[in-house]
Amino acid sequence: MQDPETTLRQHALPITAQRLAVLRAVARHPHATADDLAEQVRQEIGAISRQSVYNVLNVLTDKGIIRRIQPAHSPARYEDRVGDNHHHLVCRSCGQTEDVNCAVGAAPCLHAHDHHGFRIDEAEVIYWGTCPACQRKSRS
Amino acid sequence: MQDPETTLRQHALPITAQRLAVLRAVARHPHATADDLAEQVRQEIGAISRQSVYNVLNVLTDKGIIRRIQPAHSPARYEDRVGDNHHHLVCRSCGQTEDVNCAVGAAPCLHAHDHHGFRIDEAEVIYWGTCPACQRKSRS
DNA sequence: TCATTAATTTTGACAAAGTCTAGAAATATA
DNA sequence: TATATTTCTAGACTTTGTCAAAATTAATGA
Repeated sequence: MQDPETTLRQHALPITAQRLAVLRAVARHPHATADDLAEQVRQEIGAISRQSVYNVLNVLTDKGIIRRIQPAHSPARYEDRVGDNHHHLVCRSCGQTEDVNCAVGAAPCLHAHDHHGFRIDEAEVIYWGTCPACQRKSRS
Repeated sequence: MQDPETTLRQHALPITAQRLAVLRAVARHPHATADDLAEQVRQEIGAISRQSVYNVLNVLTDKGIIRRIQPAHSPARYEDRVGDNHHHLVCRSCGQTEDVNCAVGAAPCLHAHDHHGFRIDEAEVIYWGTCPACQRKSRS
């Protein structure tokens, strides 16, 4: 990902300390929640309101600068890896999230035959399982 | 799906009017939300508390009698089609939900190579798009 | 550089979806 | 039918997120 300031300029978004800090936090912590990011931003610039974190995340998501994922039993998570059709692997017990490249080639996903007359624009795949650390814990 | 009473007995669950009514409501209305189901149950047996609806849905889900799906931007939805590896097609604008048989054969889903040491137990796929009715609305 | 305009940030109330708890009621068992 | 167990109810509470108005900050042009 390029310089946060350049990114904002390219999308004609006014540059603010809050936006820069949120962008940097997302880049440093992929799959973090809004709360996690607020914490990170506070460490960097001292303070930010809860609402501003949501404002910024929503704008960035709308512009396609970052991507929001919303697995069940978890608040929304954000990542700056966009534009590629990758999926996620989520641990059922601790929520740890990993990227997974599309297993079946390019877009086998979207390839989902035009069922029921729907116009399909995305295939979201989440692999659910148990991460190594939680596997060890459950065995002991 | 078989007789609700038999189902409960097989799982050693005490038989109550609330459970029977919720089971029947799920069978009649696949992909309904807890609120939708509460409404249905009230029409059938007169009254049920919000908490009881959640209690029953949680027990039935834990026992594997019904399945919970939780698409983004929607409360949880329930269906009694369990045990087969089918997926869902969700309309972004109205939330209409349809079943989709696994496109890529049997379990190409689960087939997701054991990434990152996770023990994967489910591949959840949601196809996002626009349903026929909403396509018509957006064109007008 | 400074004033003006437009956009963002903050604050605090609000909303939706669920969970927790304790007491009341119903179910299963003998 | 009595009793022990489980479920149901009611209401408070939590989490995640949104709405709206006022205060602040950034961008623009002279």
